[in-house]
Amino acid sequence: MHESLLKYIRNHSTTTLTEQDVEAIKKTFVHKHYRKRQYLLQEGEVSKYVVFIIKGAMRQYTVDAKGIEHVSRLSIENWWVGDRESSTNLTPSIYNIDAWEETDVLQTTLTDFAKYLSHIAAFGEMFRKLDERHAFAMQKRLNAAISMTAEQRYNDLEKNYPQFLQRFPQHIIASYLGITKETLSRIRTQTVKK
Amino acid sequence: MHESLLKYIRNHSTTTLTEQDVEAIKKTFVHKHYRKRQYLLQEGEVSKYVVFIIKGAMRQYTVDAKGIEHVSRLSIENWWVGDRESSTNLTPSIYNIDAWEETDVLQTTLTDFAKYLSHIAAFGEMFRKLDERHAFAMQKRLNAAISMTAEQRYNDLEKNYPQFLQRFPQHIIASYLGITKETLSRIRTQTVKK
DNA sequence: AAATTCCGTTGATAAATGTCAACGGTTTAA
DNA sequence: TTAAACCGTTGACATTTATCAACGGAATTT
Repeated sequence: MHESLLKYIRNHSTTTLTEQDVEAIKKTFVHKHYRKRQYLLQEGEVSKYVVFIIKGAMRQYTVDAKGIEHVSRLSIENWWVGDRESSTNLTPSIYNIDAWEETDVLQTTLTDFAKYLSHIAAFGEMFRKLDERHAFAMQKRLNAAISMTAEQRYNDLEKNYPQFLQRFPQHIIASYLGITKETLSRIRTQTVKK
Repeated sequence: MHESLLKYIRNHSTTTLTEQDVEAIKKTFVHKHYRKRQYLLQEGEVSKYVVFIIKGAMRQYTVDAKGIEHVSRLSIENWWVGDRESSTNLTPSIYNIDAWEETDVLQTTLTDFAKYLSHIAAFGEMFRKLDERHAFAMQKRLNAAISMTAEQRYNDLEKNYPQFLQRFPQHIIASYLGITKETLSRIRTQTVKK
């Protein structure tokens, strides 16, 4: 059950996990199943868990004044989910996170998470790197959103995260790109013709 | 000369700076002046310095295939500048950073910076927090870019970073918002009328 | 002091994207 | 197994934003 998580940690740090580390992680990260459309987090709640996806797919989104959903993040196997800002500052989240497919995760509470972050060397190292990479990725996505056309952004996504296109329906992808499903549909059919 | 930096560090960490810390910082962060339009970093270079602005204003931008500049970040007094991704991975930067005004900074090399990050407690703590906050800010800006109209984004900027509007001309602000200077001009004149 | 560049604005028009409505084909749920 | 909801596509049209060109005033350089 914990194999994919352990493998992931080993892949993302230089420090070796001790046997105690492994035991501690197994005890603390508990398996949980989320049904399709089940919430992991709802707007207004504080994000209290740190969650690693073993199998499945989830999406993070906001709902605007008109009731329109804006997808801000998509996550599949071997990704972490949760609102780090809410967790860090213990403030209500502005996001909703729910399962798009039947999803299996390993999750732990914030308090246990904090313990590991300082006690297990590999853990701290890993999360610092992930945070860093996440910040870089955000910067890139922001540049894309500001300087590229919808079509260029779609091509970028196709190139960099082809998995997403297979796992999520087009209207979700469109929202993630910041365009309507109709516009995405037109971009796709025109691209095919070329 | 180093007062604003020391004050900044004290404000952004819980750990107290020892006298040795202060001495070390003073020795390592050297003063440098950048003239208007002088580059701090050019596309293709590796970002080799960690820079704190004492007085002045800088901008970070990319240049696209058509030669159009896209401003990705604006920085004034008491902000850090530099491309963290390039510094961290030692890869060529895709950004240009230059001084918009006559600018005074305190800067240190990457190697000295790395030393401080591990040796001075307050320093490590501070940068972890800054990185975190930066990631959160990016996430927000990204959401804004994807889900809001140009006018809403401008109003947001006006509310959250009014300093920018006074320090940078409109065509820079427009680029930062991902719109043309003409569109920004129209947004502004229409808003005034309301 | 004159010349030049920079800056913000405006108008006319084009291009990109959104909105609304309708349709058939799936998939999902009763 | 029937009804309902979901999904992608398409058409007509509206809205937003970009593009190109021109202008006058301010700031900067010569």
